Amino acid sequence: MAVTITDVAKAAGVSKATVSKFLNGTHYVSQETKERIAAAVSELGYAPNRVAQGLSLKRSHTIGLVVANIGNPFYAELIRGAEEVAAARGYTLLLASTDGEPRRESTIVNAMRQRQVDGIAFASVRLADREVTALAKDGVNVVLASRHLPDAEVDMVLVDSVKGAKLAVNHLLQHGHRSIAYVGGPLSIAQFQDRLKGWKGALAEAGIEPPAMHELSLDRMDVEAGHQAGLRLLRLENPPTAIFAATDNLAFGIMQACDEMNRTIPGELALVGFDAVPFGAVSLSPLTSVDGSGLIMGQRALQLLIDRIERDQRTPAESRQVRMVLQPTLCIRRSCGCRSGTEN
Amino acid sequence: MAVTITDVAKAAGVSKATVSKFLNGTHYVSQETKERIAAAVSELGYAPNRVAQGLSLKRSHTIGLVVANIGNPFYAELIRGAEEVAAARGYTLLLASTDGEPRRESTIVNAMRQRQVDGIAFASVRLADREVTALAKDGVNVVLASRHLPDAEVDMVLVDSVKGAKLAVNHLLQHGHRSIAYVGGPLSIAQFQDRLKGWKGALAEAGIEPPAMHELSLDRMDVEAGHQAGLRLLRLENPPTAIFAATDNLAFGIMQACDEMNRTIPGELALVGFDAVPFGAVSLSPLTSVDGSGLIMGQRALQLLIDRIERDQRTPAESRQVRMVLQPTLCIRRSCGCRSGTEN
DNA sequence: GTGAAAGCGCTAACAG
DNA sequence: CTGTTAGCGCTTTCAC
Repeated sequence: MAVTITDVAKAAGVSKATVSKFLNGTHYVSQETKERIAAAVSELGYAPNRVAQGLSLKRSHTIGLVVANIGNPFYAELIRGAEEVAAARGYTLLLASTDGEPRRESTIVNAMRQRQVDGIAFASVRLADREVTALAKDGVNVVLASRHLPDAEVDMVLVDSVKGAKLAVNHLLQHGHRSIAYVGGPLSIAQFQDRLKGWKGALAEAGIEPPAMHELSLDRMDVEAGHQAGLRLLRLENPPTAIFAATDNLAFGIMQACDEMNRTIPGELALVGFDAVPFGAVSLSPLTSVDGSGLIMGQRALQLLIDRIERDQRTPAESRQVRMVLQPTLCIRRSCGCRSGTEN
Repeated sequence: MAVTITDVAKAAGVSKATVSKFLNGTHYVSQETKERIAAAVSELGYAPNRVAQGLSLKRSHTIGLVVANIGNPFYAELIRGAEEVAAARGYTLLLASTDGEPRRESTIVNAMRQRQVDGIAFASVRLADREVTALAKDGVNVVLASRHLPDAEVDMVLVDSVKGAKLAVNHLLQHGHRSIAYVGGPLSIAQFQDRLKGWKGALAEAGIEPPAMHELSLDRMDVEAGHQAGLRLLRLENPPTAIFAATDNLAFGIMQACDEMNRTIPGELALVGFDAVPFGAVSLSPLTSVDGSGLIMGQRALQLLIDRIERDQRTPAESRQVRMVLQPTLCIRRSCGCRSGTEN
């Protein structure tokens, strides 16, 4: 079939070992044989079989990336960032999506381990902190991207959710709103606890105590969930004048609800999201959003992971895990009530 | 490290060969040893090393998926569909994006072949028909998803672009528009040739000959490209009253342009896209679009590919390539001028 | 029915 | 500097 190292060795009149040494620059090889091998390689169009290499090296140059749902633009951005640095550093991505199901998650992890990935980046984890820690202790290089597992002893890169939420709510406060609702995802996810906390905190600082009906923690985070939540809120006797959505996807659903009920944004309802996915710029009402920079998280996460992988190659030392937290910024468009709508 | 087949063999007091036979059901094994092995397996938590397996079987249970840009929601949908069936059938996806650069594309193909993928699904090809055919002849299982290479001898699944474009334009015609512009991607991509042809054809059938300035084939297909094209069209002395965008992403850019120039959609400009990405439902003006069903293409493409992979296992016969073409439908929302805006 | 041995393609000591 | 040998974990003849 494909040309193997043996073919090259034969063609160059040397042993496989020498070819390998030359290819990997792991030992000195005489100038002359170097040339002969190089010639043979290009003549035959040889490319090493990564699988065989992996078997012997226990290194696959492959990284597993697990996300909740590829259809969510936030994850799309994150994947984009991850793919970018993976490619740049010679790795390729094994992609899998969990649809938020914990069960699929462990299946995926197993599949990936069987394939000897060099590491796994989780952009979605429902696993418990301890399970993730166990994975790491078991020799799997792990990084968490945009998921906060407070007690997991692994690298993670995340955005300061509390601060981000406050940014959003304070902005709304400045617009004069006093009745600001919260719509977020499952509280089992630390991110959402934080965003909820940020919302509550900012309101408290303004001396506002929101009614219970204005706090919605949904168990899904897709557009439809946001849609339903929006309807619910708008149909309240005293509907909020503004909403902070803990996720752009949720915000899009809320827009849909407004549209359906003929409420204008930001006129009759101001809205701020979280994530600043590119699409927000062309959404029903250009969405003001906390920039959670999925792209950057994807990039950073993979850098961290690859660094760790390659470091471990040299010294299998237990290095301290790093926790990188990005500072959120507000990406102001129109849904909050700001005039300009400066794009992006 | 991890537990290997040798460990299991030892624990069960049999040889590796027997364990393998049992695991793969490839030979009869006595009931008794079966049980002993099964016990050992679950006791030790053994899972076969796919890499080793791959080396010996020349089968990786991995499929390469190459897309142009993960950020484009159309590809996101396609990936989603692909991932779904891959997972269901026990394969995992190696994802790579080309950013539309032909060079990256061959790099990627090489990387994937080195990793012994069982097949490659292209959702983006800039490779020439003959190169793709060569790949296939060289033993790589290939499928084209949503990309039409008329002369490539490989499986492909695509949507009827000519018909889709006509659907769009005819709808606009029915709304009374006579001045309908076209905005599409590079003509080097067969899809766009077809969509252009459909546009022209539908107009011709209505006895309309569009001015040259109303036909724009851009060399990129991102939102920004659409934005620029939109501005150009709107600033014309005699701007069109409607636009058919060959891609939703382009349509979103056009919306942005309208927004900027204070033109209402569909009031002052009607718009129909192509792809019907989910996001269109919550875009600036809910987008009427030809349903190109990226999700389904992703699914079908992977089914085709996996079928071929598994068929080839049995009979390495040269089976005829299949060309699956999906029928487009019109997903009517509001940007075309229809009242209702029936969602989805 | 079960095991011994060879091989998939590559790397890694260890000798020369 | 280069070749020999063994081995990564699994499958697969081919005997027993």
